[in-house]
Amino acid sequence: MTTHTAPGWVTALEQAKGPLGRGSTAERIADVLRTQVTDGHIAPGTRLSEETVGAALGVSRNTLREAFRLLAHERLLVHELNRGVFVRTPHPDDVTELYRLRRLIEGAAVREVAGAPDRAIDEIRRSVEEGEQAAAEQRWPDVATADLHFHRAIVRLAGSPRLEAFMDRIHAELRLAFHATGDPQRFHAPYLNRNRELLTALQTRDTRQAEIHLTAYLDDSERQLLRTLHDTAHP
Amino acid sequence: MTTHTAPGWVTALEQAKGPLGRGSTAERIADVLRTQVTDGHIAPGTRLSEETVGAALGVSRNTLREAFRLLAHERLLVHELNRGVFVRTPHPDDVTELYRLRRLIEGAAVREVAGAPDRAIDEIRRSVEEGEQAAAEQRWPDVATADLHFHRAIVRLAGSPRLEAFMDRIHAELRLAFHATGDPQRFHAPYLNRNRELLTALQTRDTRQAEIHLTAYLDDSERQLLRTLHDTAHP
DNA sequence: ACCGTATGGATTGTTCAACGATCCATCAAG
DNA sequence: CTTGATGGATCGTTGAACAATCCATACGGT
Repeated sequence: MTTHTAPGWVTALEQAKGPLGRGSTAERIADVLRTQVTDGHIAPGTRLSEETVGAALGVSRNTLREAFRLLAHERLLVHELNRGVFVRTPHPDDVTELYRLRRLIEGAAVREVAGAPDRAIDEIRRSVEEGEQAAAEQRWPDVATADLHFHRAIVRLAGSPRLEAFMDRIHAELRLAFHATGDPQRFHAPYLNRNRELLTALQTRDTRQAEIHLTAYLDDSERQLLRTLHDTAHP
Repeated sequence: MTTHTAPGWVTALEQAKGPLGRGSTAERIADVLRTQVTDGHIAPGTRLSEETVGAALGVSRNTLREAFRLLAHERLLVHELNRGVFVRTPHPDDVTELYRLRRLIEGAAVREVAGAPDRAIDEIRRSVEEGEQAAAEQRWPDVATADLHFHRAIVRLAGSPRLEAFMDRIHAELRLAFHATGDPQRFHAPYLNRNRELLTALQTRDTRQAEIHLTAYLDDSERQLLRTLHDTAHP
């Protein structure tokens, strides 16, 4: 008879099949729209006509509406009854709340570094090097995404996939605010040194020092974003 | 000429109209299904046929699918491609993560009590009294919802509507796990005293003591839930 | 000019019917 | 016992249709 408990390679397959099982059409459409919005190719405030977008992407209205629901639930789009969906225009109050959330959650995640596996720290280190490399070659968009990866890896210290997904949405919403300013790409460059310092603090498990660097980063970033947002609003 | 900056009563109207502006049919259907699921009237694992449910609620399949997307995104339902939607069956690993999240976030929220307005503390007090009253009258379901309100009010200390919405979903998912056990209602009754103690700690702004009571509550609750869940799985 | 109303076009909200794709249970063959 | 084929049920997606709603415009009274 065969073994009754599943052999190791079976569970390995189960984990690998995740990305394989492609989503439905609505989810793939949602993926397309999400990257278009978070990359700033569709400006905040833009109205997404069901007919126009549906024709452009080659899907029916019903399917497109499912995708819209997805993205509206992620707060990237706002759904106004009988008026349609629009790319969200972030309000300064939203920015304030987003940073309050980051302070709360990324701060709590940093405090969990004691029980985190080395693999998690390595991931943070890799994102820092990724950013430094991109900056050395003046690839500013890549610097921005590396910064995203950096904070994503920090959240991962908490060890909760649900929290990761939640913070992914928070970070995506924040990118919307960046794009509402003029030049979103150079935004992240000044913080490369701070990320490196935060990394070394984490590597030595110096929770106190790590929290100091983190809140300093978040405070400065919030101040700069709010100021730029205010300037572009009153030109 | 009229004032160019909006008078106070205008913004008051804007806030009040929230509940008035009824949602779409899909959202109302989602509300119905959500309460049915979180109240345990539809058991975990149940398959929700588009045709059957659509006929029962009097909406078309397309509209129903929009509601399903909503609830699947809230993790109350699981959407399997070409198989349909099912009421989520919580796994013990999920329970572990849910409690890890509660420790992390409710703990961080408690730490914010210093900067919280008195109104926030009052809301917590009210939920405690609500639970004590319900328990005195043996209304156990109301005890459970009061406990929910209690923790909801704690999360509100953090001052982030997005975090509140997130934790609402976490708590809803947890109710699913409660319903997977036999008697979900008496679950919350033993913790009334602890809630009262946690409240007094918060009222005196004793952060340290509040955290102790909170983690004690969460640890015990998690242990009890996991044990009961394990027992019912192997009867 | 100012205000309320009516009118019409455009877009969304919702339903319905249809067809292909996929899953699942069943059964037959090896 | 495994493999492969068959058929039914359900989902995935589309296209069309109609009602409901919003918006801009024009009209008429003051």
